[in-house]
Amino acid sequence: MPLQKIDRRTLSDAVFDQLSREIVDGRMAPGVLLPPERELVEVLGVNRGAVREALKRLAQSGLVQIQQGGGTRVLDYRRSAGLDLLGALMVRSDGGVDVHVARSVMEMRRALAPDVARLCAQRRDATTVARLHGLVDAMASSADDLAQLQSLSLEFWDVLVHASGNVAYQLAFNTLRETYEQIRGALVIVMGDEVSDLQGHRAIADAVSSEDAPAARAAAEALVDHGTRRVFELLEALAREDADRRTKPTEVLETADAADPANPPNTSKPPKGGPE
Amino acid sequence: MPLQKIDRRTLSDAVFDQLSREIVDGRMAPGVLLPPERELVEVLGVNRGAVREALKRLAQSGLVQIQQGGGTRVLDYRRSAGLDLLGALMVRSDGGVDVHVARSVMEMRRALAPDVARLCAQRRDATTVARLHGLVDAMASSADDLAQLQSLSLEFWDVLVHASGNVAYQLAFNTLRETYEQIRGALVIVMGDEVSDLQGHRAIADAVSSEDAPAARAAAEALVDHGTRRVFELLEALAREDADRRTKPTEVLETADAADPANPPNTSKPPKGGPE
DNA sequence: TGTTTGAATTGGTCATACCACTGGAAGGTC
DNA sequence: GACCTTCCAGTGGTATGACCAATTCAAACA
Repeated sequence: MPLQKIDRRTLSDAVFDQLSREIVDGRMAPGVLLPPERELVEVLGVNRGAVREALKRLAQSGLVQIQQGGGTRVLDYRRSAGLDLLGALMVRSDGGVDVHVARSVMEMRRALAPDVARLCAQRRDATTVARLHGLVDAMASSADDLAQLQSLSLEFWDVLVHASGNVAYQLAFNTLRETYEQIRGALVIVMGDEVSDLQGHRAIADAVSSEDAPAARAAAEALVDHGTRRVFELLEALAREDADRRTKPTEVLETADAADPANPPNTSKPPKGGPE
Repeated sequence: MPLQKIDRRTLSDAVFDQLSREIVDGRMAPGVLLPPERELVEVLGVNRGAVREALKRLAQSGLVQIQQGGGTRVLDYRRSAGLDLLGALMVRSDGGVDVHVARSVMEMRRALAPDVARLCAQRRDATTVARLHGLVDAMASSADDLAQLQSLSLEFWDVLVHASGNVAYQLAFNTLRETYEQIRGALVIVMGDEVSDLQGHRAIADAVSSEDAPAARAAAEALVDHGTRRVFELLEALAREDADRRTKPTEVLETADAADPANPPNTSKPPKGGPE
């Protein structure tokens, strides 16, 4: 048994996670004052520096508002938080997936993907075309391996997004990918049809290659719409299930770590060191 | 002369701003190590706590990766940062507007707006319809006042987004609005046609009212596309100008504070206390 | 040549003290 | 009583010094 790597979080990270969860779950309603820093120090059993680092991050996330002398007040994250909070909202405190958030992410993906492909076709360059075709070829030779296809498809979109020349799309893609990664293990089956749709991917690559923006847009719309509908069906089934037995949380969908402990060697990029 | 309000930033905010600007502007390339905390303390002349709070925020933004014992390394923000960074990218170090970023934001707005209206029409409720029509009426009675129309149009979209039931759209809207606010003064003229397009707004409200999702989508597309094209024209002109005289920065577009010092009493919401 | 070891470096944690701002209570003024 | 001023307890902001823990890499070693 390969000894699992110890997950070392800093204290301020732990404080941040705990407080943000309290706020996001609504146990600390918007408008109320957080306990003073010195009280949090006592309750949590950590030093004030760790508390302050966490509070600063909460303020940056739009979850609280800090005012010297006035205390730290909880905000309504729906009106003050940015897209980066999505990852925290996706996973519920019980470890399950928030179907409402998941559906929102899929809707956003469907709205953006066609425009990403369109812009990429407009502003494409030689290396991008080569990389896209290379990825499609790689997908062709790794059929059956859904996890591998999922990674390749993700990389396919990564190339598209970064060749679109739209920095907002690039950043939003990073956020969405981070959110998506949390449940990729659970989605690998549902998204199977989309990630193994070789023709769909090739159609986009070809359209980009021939600088045909409308065709790229249409191809992307078709590809993404397919998987989106499948996920919608699953989510609706889960929502019904959830409504039936209110007592127990959703069990079908689990966090990536739980559902897919053996992390496949997919991300060829350096250790994702973003929001730690 | 009305004494200007003193802008009181905390030290860690100042450190964060300075370091993030260094990274975003490329003066600290991805992969290089930041100076050690104790060295930053000396160079910047602040205490270590302030430096650490700033570094933690940089890590949360996806600009750096902190490793105990290993130092703090600069990341490629295009691949690791989330959408929340957009606000920092919009304003250049010389105070001007980054036309590339501005164009990206407008493209994203155009891609999302139709789907927001569509979903809102699908999931609308009585109060939303009433508020939308109320806002359209308010716009009708405050014609000529562009700044007022701009605020009302922004609120119009705020209602649409929060009635769409899509939490990703809500958060993305918060991010985009924050980015947009930085240059709203500069855009009030260019967006004039769109924000005073009463029929366009009313068409969306009516479509939402009658639960006609396709119509809402089409109406939103028409409304947003108009203003988007106008901004594109302006941005392209600015880009050409910029290319001509490389020596001097863009002067036409200025930060909101500079171009519109008298902040109109528009935002009826509580003090925006997000990222402070 | 490859391995081990250990000291220097760097981030993480802790405790304490004091400064700066806010909000409300106490007291005074009309 | 209503309004205003003053003052202080509470809260966040800043500063300092010390020590712990992980990493790195060069020196010592097999």
